[in-house]
Amino acid sequence: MRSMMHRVEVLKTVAHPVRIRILEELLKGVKCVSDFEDFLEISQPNVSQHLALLRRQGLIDHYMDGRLRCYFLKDPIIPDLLEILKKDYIEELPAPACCPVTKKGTYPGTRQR
Amino acid sequence: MRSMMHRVEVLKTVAHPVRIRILEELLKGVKCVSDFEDFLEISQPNVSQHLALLRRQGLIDHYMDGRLRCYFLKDPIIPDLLEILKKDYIEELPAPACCPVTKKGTYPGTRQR
DNA sequence: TGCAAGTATAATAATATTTGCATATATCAT
DNA sequence: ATGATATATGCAAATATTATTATACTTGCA
Repeated sequence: MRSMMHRVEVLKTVAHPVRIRILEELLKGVKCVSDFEDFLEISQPNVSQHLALLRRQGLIDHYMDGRLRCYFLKDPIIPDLLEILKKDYIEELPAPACCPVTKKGTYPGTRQR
Repeated sequence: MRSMMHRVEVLKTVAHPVRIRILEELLKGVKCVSDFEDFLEISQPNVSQHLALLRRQGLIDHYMDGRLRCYFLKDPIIPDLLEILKKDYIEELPAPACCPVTKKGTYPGTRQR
């Protein structure tokens, strides 16, 4: 099992709009840096910086193809993570009927807020 | 579907060791602030701040029970998210066999790095 | 009414993240 | 070797996050 620190790092690394879009593209297949430049509206150095971060965290990897660097997904959590981020949840979780843990409270009463 | 901004916010909000532990506890059932103080080794104001952030993002909610505030999970993405964070992935994703997207490269050759 | 328990909020200081820019490196074609 | 293409790296400025401290709010009870 991933350590708590590792879990936090994975989430923090994915938690950026550019990096989510990069990962979503990689889910479709291999891409090189200039591919990303085409649809992300940021500079090439910035693309490289995001890719470097994703690579340092072990989420992606690459191989060289001539002067291109071909990036691909590596960590298997990514497809699962992207899937639930896209999933449509219709209902909120059901509110609890009572307060089983409370030590001194008087619930159930009328729920407020 | 959640907007990109919303997805990023959810991930950023969960991406903290204290907040992950809070959410994992809430998965088991309702808890009040002093419950969290008992097993998280941080100050009460700090617990409240993390709870306030989770609440602002709509991930949790609470009701009042006397002077206690009973917190519970609200956003249905949370159980799914916590589950895949705990999941054990044994293998890395398979490296791509070729480089279908590359425009000018000469791959396949010997993969490097 | 007054006090204590439970919890929230605000201000601050320390730290981390993000971006833009300049520059560096590597490979290929000539 | 030279120049062009593809990509990476280093650094500083702007911004965001975090824990801490002090203080305020709310409820129940004497």
